Amino acid sequence: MTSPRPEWLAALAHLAVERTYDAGEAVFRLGAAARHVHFLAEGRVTLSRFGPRGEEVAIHAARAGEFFAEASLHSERYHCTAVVARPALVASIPSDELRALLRRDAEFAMQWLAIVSRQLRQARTRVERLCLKGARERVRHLLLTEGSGAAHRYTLHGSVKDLAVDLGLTHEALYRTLAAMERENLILREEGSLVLVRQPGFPGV
Amino acid sequence: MTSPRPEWLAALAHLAVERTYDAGEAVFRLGAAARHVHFLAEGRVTLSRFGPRGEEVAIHAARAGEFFAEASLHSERYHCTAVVARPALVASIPSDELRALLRRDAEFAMQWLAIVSRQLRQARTRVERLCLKGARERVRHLLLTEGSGAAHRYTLHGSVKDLAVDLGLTHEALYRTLAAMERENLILREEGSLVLVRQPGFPGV
DNA sequence: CGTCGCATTGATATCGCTCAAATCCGGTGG
DNA sequence: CCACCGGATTTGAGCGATATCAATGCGACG
Repeated sequence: MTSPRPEWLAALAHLAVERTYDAGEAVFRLGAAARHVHFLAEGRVTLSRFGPRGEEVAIHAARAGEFFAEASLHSERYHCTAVVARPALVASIPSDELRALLRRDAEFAMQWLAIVSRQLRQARTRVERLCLKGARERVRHLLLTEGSGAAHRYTLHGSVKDLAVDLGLTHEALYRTLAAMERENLILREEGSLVLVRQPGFPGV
Repeated sequence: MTSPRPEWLAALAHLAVERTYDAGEAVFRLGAAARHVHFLAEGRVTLSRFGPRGEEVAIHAARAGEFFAEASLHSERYHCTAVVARPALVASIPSDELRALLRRDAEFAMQWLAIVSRQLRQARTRVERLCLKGARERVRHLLLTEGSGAAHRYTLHGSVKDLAVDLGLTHEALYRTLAAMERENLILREEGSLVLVRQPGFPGV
């Protein structure tokens, strides 16, 4: 998802500077001047902020094929820190050149707007999920909203631990919840994906 | 915040249809054809979705002067339900006309993009907040991120109950937390606003 | 003056967090 | 080939924070 159409990725390609990053490296840090918007070609990057005592809080996990820090197009400084979780190939586009392109090319601007809008919807869906109280409800919500097809199959991107962070749970709680839900025949776990078992009286979304 | 510049609000005015809504009325419902983007001139509107048993989950509370359902510009149907919390005056702009305007006017498109980007950042900040475990941490985070000025003063928009929903807490838990934090001299409550008391050893953000 | 909703506080139960430990797995080096 | 290692996975036990249920005061509004 969010895989950009090639025709206008090409429009950006000659503006971008590519670079590889090792795991643990920072692409940018909170407070730094936001001079680039980034595209993650390969690997994994997590956007996070840090609490007063240094607790890391993940606010977004960029996947290969996604832009990240798009919101920084309109702000002076980065509002979070981007750390590479798995060795990554990142294409960085200078903000001012991207701004110029957006102003010049209305069609491109519409597509860029579509990307940001989708991210907004995803973020709001995640807010909705985090407002649910129980771990089971969050898992159900995840499958209903992110699962593909009528069977609501959700393919794991990374480890279960990563998913736990995404759901705002500890990995222990998630493991237990998944085990319990499978025991009660609410979900199925198979080869890196979760499937929602259709419940009688629960119409799909 | 998010108050649109008059010059281009005017550009939208002649496209919009204004209407008043009573509390409890729905501006649109999940699944309906997304033919309009909305601007809340007065009142309060909450965007929410419903769990399998009808539990309402608030995903956004639009304030006067904000657009809502901007993300629906790029989707066929609404992804949530907008219910009026307080009597509201809503200006609805036909999606296709707005799309045409975005395509025609690059400057307007940039400003629209800025609005959506800001909403994205706000949503991500809220995700970050909801990932914090304790109620106190969430309150602290709220004041640090949404509070204005060096004193981090946060002005309540509506009742404390509303704030509790925003923080993903029950109102009882929030009342208790606020009382405890005030008792411990961590915050001050004064006339509809919360102020963070600067703690030694806690550098501001 | 009664009613309704917000604000507030108390008592109890539950769920997830924390600490702890065992197993499994892929990779690495001898 | 095998021993070892680190990280993911899984399960256990106990505690604490928040949800839940309940009750009261208070102010607005008809």
